[in-house]
Amino acid sequence: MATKDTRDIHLRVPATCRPKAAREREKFELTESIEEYTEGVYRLQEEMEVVSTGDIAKYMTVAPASVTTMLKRMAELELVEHTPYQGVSLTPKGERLSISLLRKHRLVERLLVDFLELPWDDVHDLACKLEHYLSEDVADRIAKAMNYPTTCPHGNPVDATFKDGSYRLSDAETGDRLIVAKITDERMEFLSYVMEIGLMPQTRFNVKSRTPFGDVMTLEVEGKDGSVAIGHEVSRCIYVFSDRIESSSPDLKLNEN
Amino acid sequence: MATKDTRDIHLRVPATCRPKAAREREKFELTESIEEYTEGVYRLQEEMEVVSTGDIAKYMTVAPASVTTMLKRMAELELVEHTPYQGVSLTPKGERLSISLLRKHRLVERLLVDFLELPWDDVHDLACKLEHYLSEDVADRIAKAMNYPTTCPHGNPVDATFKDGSYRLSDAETGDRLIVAKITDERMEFLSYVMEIGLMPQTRFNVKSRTPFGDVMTLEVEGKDGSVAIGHEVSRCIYVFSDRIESSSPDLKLNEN
DNA sequence: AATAAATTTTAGTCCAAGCTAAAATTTACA
DNA sequence: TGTAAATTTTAGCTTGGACTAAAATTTATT
Repeated sequence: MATKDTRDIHLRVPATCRPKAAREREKFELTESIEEYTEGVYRLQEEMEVVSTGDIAKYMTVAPASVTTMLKRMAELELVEHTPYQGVSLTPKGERLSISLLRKHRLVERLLVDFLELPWDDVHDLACKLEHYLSEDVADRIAKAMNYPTTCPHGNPVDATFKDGSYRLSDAETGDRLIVAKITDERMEFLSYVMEIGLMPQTRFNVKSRTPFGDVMTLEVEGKDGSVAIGHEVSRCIYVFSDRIESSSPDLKLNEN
Repeated sequence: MATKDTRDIHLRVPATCRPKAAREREKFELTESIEEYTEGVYRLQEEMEVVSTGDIAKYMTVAPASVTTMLKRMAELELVEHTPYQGVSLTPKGERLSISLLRKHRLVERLLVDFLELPWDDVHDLACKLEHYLSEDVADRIAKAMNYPTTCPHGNPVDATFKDGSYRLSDAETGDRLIVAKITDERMEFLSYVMEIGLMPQTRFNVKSRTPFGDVMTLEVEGKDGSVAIGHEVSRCIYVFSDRIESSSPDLKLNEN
């Protein structure tokens, strides 16, 4: 009730919260968008040797022309090397940035799923946003608080450079006994489907059959009755380990390269 | 090694992560900026009866012209009522939005400080960013995980409409025994200073003296040797409760209105 | 090798949200 | 009350980052 008449305002928004005019942004500052593209190129490079403008456009669901514009800016920031009409590849700086972002992304996902108990198939989008606002320090604290997890809830390594020795389910054969390692397509629709058929990380299953053409696999999943048939689109995005253990001791895990 | 030749990409970025052209944004979608302004108006309304363009400009550290432009958009979205040259006030919708944002902000701060152990004076900026990306559901989960806190680490109520009965330290008198309720200026520089002089929420102290003009207060803070002098700018942003308890039982707390 | 198809880039548009400078309005004071 | 000062608004500019349409280049096919 008392002092409500403060004509001179002392309340201020801190610099970080303050909207910033594009003009006064520093040359080297990265936007959320630039970070998202960089990370995208990294993910694509994991899938294919040479990444093209069109690949990025499809991946990001934007027009190819938008990608070209963006690539120019990214090249200026030394995040990518871009040879017009030929393709693009991350510079070491771009790689470092991607690795850092993927780490933040996956750590946040762990926090969201394990601590806040958000649904397994519904944290990716949020993590996609949050990753851009977390400092290394905050990431470190999350890592510590979550007891230094090595993967995200979908099985992808916190340290993107770590090779876990898993391979695509689509490369498996009839009769193989397998364990789910990770799911690389993290869109909610996809994850919901994967969850429905029971193929979460650590799940054991075996390949009952496989059609030589058309690429449909039939699987028997541990703890599920009957079997499921999945297409190539799906089996490509599920990575597996061979389950060499003779069905008894479930702890031993061998990393084959 | 094997299948790295996927010309046709199935990998896709989910809709939320996807950069969105301004054109295709829905009419009612709110940007981070609009949310930040709305929350700002709410905070200013708590400080003063009538909020002017200039007040907002000072608060947000932007040019007055930018505020005018923004107010127009906000009025269109029915977040504020704006009478040109006269001032602005939040609509019920704008108020609801602010309350929701403040809740998210303060819950996140609790998570950052209590769970991730980030420094007390260095979480506001991050919370300012994150609050815009959290759904009500996520906010609820944070609340649950943190055991339903009623205030942020700086003492501000999670439920912004809650009146805790505290008043400005600047309205206190010589000889008053007080308890810190909350600090309303959450900029890091300010909080660092407040922390240095030991005035965190729950801290007991008393007012040793006060100059009638110039408004300098001298305080004796519990657990600190000597005394500190603080100016009006500072005492205005620190809210206190009277400490009526006779220095023994520290649990009882009375909410006076 | 020549031409058609596909891909990529360039050119130019749009919107959000800053900015400055000038015009309009309100407030303050002589 | 009339003019100067302060405040607010309008007008017009800038940048980021989408878009489309047209031009340039590369790849594929006859």
